[in-house]
Amino acid sequence: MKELPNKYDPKAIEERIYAAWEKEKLFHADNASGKKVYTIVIPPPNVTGALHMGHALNNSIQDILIRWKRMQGFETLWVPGTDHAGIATQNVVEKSIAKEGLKRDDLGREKFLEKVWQWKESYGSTIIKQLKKLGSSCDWDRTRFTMDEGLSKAVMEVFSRLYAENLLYKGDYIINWCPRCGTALSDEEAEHEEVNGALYHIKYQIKGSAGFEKYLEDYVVVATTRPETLLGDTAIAVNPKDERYAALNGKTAILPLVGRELKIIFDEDVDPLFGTGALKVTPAHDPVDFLLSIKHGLPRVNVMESDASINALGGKYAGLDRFECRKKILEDLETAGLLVEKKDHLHAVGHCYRCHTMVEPRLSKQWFVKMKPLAIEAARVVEDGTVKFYPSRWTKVYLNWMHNIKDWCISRQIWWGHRIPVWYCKDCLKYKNVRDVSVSGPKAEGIFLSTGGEKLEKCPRCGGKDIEQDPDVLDTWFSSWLWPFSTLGWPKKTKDLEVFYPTEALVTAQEIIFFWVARMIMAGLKFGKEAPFKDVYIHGTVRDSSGKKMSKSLGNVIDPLDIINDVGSDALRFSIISITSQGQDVFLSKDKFESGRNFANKIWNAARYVLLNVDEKTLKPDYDISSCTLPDKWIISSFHETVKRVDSSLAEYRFSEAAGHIYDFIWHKYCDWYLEISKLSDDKANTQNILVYILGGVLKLLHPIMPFITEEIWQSMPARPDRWIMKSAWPAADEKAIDRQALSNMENLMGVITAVRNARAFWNININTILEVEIKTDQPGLIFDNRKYIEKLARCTVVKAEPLVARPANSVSAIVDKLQVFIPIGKLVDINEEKARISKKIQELENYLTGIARKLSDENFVKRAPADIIEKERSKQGKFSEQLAALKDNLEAVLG
RNA sequence: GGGCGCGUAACUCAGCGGUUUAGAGUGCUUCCCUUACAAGGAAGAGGUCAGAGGUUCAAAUCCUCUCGCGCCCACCA
Repeated sequence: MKELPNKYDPKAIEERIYAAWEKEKLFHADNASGKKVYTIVIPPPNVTGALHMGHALNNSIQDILIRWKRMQGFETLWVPGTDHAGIATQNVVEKSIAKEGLKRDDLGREKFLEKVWQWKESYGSTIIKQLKKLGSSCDWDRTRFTMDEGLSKAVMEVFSRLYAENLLYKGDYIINWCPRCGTALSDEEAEHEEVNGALYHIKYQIKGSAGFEKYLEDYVVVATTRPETLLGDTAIAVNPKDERYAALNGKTAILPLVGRELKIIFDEDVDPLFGTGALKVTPAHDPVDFLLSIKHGLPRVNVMESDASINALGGKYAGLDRFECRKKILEDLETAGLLVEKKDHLHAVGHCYRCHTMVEPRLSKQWFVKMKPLAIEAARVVEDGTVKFYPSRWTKVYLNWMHNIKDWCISRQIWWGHRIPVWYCKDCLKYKNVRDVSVSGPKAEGIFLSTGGEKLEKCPRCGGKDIEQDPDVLDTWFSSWLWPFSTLGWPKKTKDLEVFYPTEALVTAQEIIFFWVARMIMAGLKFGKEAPFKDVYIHGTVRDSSGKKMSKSLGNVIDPLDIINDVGSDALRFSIISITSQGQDVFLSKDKFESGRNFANKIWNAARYVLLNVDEKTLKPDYDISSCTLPDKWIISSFHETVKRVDSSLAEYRFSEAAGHIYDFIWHKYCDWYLEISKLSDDKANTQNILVYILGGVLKLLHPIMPFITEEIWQSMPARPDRWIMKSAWPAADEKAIDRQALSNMENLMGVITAVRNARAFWNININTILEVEIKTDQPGLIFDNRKYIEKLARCTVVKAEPLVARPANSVSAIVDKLQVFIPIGKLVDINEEKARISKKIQELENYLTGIARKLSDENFVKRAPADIIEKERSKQGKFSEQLAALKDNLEAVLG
């Protein structure tokens, strides 16, 4: 047993403790002993990232679950790792080489990738180190990275299988294109945001008309928000039921500024109520128009380069950026008198989730996963309860997405990532640019897979050497969706996979339900044979105090490392857990961490008191209930109640509730009452026993939330059966140890003490004056046996405790449950001095009551106000009348 | 256009599978440096639970509507 320092200093504790755990290999899981298993996998943070509050919350929760289960005797595995974050990482490295004046094309693919790997080696472990500071008890020996050999194998295997099953295809579709990143994005990667745009009404001439004299004979007006795309128009569409436009049947329009002839088509999908009811059809730059082009066999004219500048098909506008082009086209339309009007128009526009550039819907050849077949199963397991969401409201969000699933665009025009393992034989295909190849099934000729992702030399069909690999890489989520089983060795049939898959719980934020959770469930069912987890706990988003998402660009971040530096990791964890109830968003400000810091300090000091006074020679490993006092029984019962509550709160993922129970027990029961009472003990040995017993118990209860301080104190505990609290046995809630009678008796006792203290404070009686109290009670024995506590803690003597007590002269009274406490104070109070104050108080109450009475006798009010308000006024009246009566009664009694 | 969340004490929030007197932290008032802790202790003030209907013996809690605030999804160009 060693002494605890006077001052609680997290900095002196946390790093040292963590290092000790690591040294003892306490995080490692192998299940050599064949215990029950509890597995969770970390939502892999972005390898370029640094720890932010979202991570802190997310990992605190996971660590609580893991530590709790570990103490409950499970073999726990928490798999850590990072994902390669294709676009984000590539952006970071591009920025870094830009400082040397280089672009990625200057280096070439191989050299550039070398740079990225170098970057990853130097900075990629930042977040891992930070997670350790938080206290996360991951099995670091198993740290995984999505571009590791093993995980890459899994990606290739999955690609091959999907390809073989005809669940992959490559073709021309409208996708979300980020002109800045120069790549396609999935639908989920385009974040819709309201933008103040404009709706332009533009005249299109009817072929054969002389000018713009008569509407619909000479011209038609269309509405658009992106006038620059008119360069790619190939038709005009109106609704067949829209009688206004019936006359257009069979006519052709002329595209302004370009002169191309546009067929006028009729389609139900056109909304007659929007704009003019006539739609310009731009199949290469709009998803709706693209579908129209399929239905009506329209040509598709893609007028943009990959940076969203206008290409050669844009004629004289070629080379202009999309927004410059918009300006120029509007000018030209204006000049030509074709711009009818411009209306302000608020609409939702997609933005790149990595760089926030406005996304351009653009026709492009990309790889897709057919999602419907995967979604059917993934929806089923949630519908039948195999996989449960906490809180349950997310079920609906998830299912809604599953039921409206669209194919997943998985190819990205970047270099950092898993390169698509498809090779093209230029001889067989007679294609120069392999990007232009469409792939619709597994048996396409001249197209072949390298199933392990390895480099191929020649075409297996014709033996030709002019072969080329698909230049694109896969979406990062195409590797992340395999995470729960790829990290355990899949596709190899490993022992780990057998033992640890499927996992128990997934803890994550709502932002990635579609990106990650939904797709993991799909992949788990498809390749892992089972849903990858049973429970999905969705926690809230960490926001600043005004409700904005924390982000570097807004400058409103609270850095968890700063907080750890200020108050310690334990305080950070406790605070953030306390204020996060059931998946509700967290509005954070720095002062929120004070409660955690204060709590840690409180525990430290309480432990110091207990350990300072303990005599190791008389200490026993357990307590003897027969030698226990009422307060002993009370604290033991109360402790077991707390264990029960904490267990059920944790089982339901109610972390803040669990934290609250522990806080309340430690602070307001153990410290405020039991520690104070322990100072009055006659049986020091027994009291110390209980003190230490309860301290050990609460340290265990608290350990999942505050791992460092509990371990540090544990290491100072005498006679602890377990070397590490981290590996110790979780307290078992024992119903038999809960003595309800003791609980209620102690409540009464505390009530009496509070009543006496209250009277002393109210009547301004000096703290050194010993009050003489008489108690009317049915349980005189209870009071007399425990009078010591009342007398010491309330500074009084209990003169009488009997079933029938006449009210002593000059005494105030207080009711506690079924007993009544009389406190004669008349002689102690300078009544003349107090009289004015009490009279004022009485006056206040009387005024208030008169107010209520006036209100209640006011006919208007009684007629007008609803019954429950009147009822409330009445009950207020009753309550205050009672108070007034008691006060008057007491005053009178004191005056004698 | 659909879906979801929130509106409770001065502030930040719990409670919302109906039941004693609606809780916590912070702040505020009074007293106390009592040898674990002033980052503390004791006592206290403070609430038409957004508004309106309804169900019920009983509603902050369940249902409907209204008003504010926030988020997510969606091809109205």
